[in-house]
Amino acid sequence: MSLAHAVLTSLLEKPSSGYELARRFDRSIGYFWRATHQQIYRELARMEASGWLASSVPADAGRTRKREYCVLAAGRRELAQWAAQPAALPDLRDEFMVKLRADAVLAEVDLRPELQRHLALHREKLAQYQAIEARDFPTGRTLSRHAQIQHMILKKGILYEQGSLAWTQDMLELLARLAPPGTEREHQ
Amino acid sequence: MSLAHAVLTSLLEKPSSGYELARRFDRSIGYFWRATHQQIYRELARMEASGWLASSVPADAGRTRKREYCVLAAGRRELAQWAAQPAALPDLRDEFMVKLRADAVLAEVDLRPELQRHLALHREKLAQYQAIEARDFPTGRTLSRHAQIQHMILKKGILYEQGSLAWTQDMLELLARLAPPGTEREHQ
DNA sequence: TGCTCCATGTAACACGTTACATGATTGC
DNA sequence: GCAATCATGTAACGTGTTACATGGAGCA
Repeated sequence: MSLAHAVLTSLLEKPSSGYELARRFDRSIGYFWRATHQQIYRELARMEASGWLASSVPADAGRTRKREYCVLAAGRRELAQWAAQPAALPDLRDEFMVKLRADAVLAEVDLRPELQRHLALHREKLAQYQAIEARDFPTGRTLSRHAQIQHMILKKGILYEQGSLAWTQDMLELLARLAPPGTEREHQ
Repeated sequence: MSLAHAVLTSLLEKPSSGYELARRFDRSIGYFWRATHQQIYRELARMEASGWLASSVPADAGRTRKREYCVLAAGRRELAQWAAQPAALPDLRDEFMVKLRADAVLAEVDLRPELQRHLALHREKLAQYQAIEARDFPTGRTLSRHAQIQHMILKKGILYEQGSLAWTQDMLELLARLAPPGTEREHQ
């Protein structure tokens, strides 16, 4: 149950509304744990029922339904307890690898356009990550413990994108060698 | 719905029983798409109902309930159609990154033993992948189109493990600097 | 007035996980 | 005879996805 704990972490950094959380998930934590707003609202309700969170109507709520969540001591204990448990290595569920394998047996789909698209997406993501790195973790300055750890998390993302980029280029070259332009053989 | 298509691919390579499929998933395709036997049986039943597969009692069934599945033309069409659709980039759902981030705010858990454990696991996986590489994709020999694509899929796994290994070592070094032995501060 | 964004939710469904159950075959 | 492995399944539950619904606030 990682989502709950990701939310706890995010709320410890800054008490927020569900909506704000959902948007923050699209950045920081979202690189490694994505969640829709529906998931987050469901989780917040559960966690409040478990006594991990308290909610209040914030000053800027006006007449809206906005609620702000704050981590209670029990939530903090739960998070520490969970963080100390061993974690399984993540499995790489990559849909495209399944498609590649399908193409390996079928030999009737041209996956090069898709690889080109992925190349662009990886480049974009990498540029985004590196922009965040330059902005939040400047070289030469001494960073806090918190910042140094966050930096390493970002670096993991950067490393993955760099690897994916290189691999995608190699894969494109291989497909170009296997089916050079003009040798198209749709439907075998 | 990738599982169904992963199963189709695997069955095209070799008609099999659900049990055999489940075990093959722990190797080849399993690097990028893991599935339990329950998932596979459920999927096989659905796919047979959809007319994508035909099942028969194999010669070596004896008195057992063993059934062998074979892809029908409709299944093959479905797979080709699906493979041609654009695929979203996978999201890296890495539970340990959430734990790291939790530790960044809490500063009361020592994640070094867990990192050491991950280090060993990554090394083990990498060694496994490289053993498969040496066995199935010998250098110097000309490989078939099918084999070359399969090799690239394996290489993606190898690349990921190498990156993870390097990152885990860096992370360990950082934590050693932040909390050198003897400076333990459990519960802040 | 109508558009976009903020903000929260319900409902249904797809997918994945865990626990449990059953029975045949193989090898000691 | 017993254990391990082969082989298939049911049931319950947890998590993730998609579609839809509601209403306030700010702005042109």
